[in-house]
Amino acid sequence: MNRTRQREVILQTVVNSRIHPTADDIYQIVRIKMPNISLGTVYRNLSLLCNIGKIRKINVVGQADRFDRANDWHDHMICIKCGKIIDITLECSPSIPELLSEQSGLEILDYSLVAQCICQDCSANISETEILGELD
Amino acid sequence: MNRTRQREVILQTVVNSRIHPTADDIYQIVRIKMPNISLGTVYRNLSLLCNIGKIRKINVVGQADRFDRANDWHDHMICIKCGKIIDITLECSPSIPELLSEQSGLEILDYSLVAQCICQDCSANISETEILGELD
DNA sequence: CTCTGTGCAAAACTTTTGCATAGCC
DNA sequence: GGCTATGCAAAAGTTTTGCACAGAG
Repeated sequence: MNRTRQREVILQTVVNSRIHPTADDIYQIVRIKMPNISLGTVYRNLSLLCNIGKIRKINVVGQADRFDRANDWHDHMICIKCGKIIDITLECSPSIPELLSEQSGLEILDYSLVAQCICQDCSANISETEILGELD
Repeated sequence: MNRTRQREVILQTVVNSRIHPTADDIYQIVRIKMPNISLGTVYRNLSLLCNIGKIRKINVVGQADRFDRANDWHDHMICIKCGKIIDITLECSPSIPELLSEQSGLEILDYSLVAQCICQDCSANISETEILGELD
């Protein structure tokens, strides 16, 4: 695998991002520094970086896939109101892969846990709306 | 919500299927009984049935979404060799939503756990291949 | 009769791919 | 120089949507 400027910038963009960007988000960000980069290159590199485990793909129901750093393992919660993705390092003993492996008898290579939640901000807004609703 | 023959057949097809079908799978199956049904109708109804909780959408990395019955809760494992989806009712105490809720302090509405595994059949085939490989 | 759902087709969106060229080692 | 990666553009795959008509209540 050759080392290219494009690949490096794409990796850094994902690792430094805190928004769990989609491929297109990454393309837009990288394009600021590197206007001639193509979306195809972004997809090719994201796919490659996933395969070698440098980044992770997060699957979100009904949306484009998102990407995330892979240096520390964590799970994800997505707010159903605003779509924000929140990282959580779920403590569970035995761990989820261990449980899966024990209970299925199969070799577990990876897993993805995405929960739907209501984030703090939206939770606050909902309460507000409810109160306002009562005033009608 | 009106009751239509299309909606009923689509729901039954998902509930009775054991292959965790994609929207297009469902379209192909339903078309046998109902040749004039359109793919748009299938998508519209699947989406609607998901929203009212009658069925569930399973998100698979890099593939079309799949659908599943929702009457009994279970998690999913997908074989990375053959793509087969295996149901598993993961036993975990406290439950995963409880853990998530405790550890995040947020309200958890739903969650999706998809593990990547190697199924029994593929596990057997790999061993075979490895043995054959040694003979070269 | 009214409102919702359907069929059809076009479009939108996401991702992959073929090909000639550029860049890395 | 040889092999890999890129840019561009076209295509493939999945899902959504507008519209006129059909069907449900």
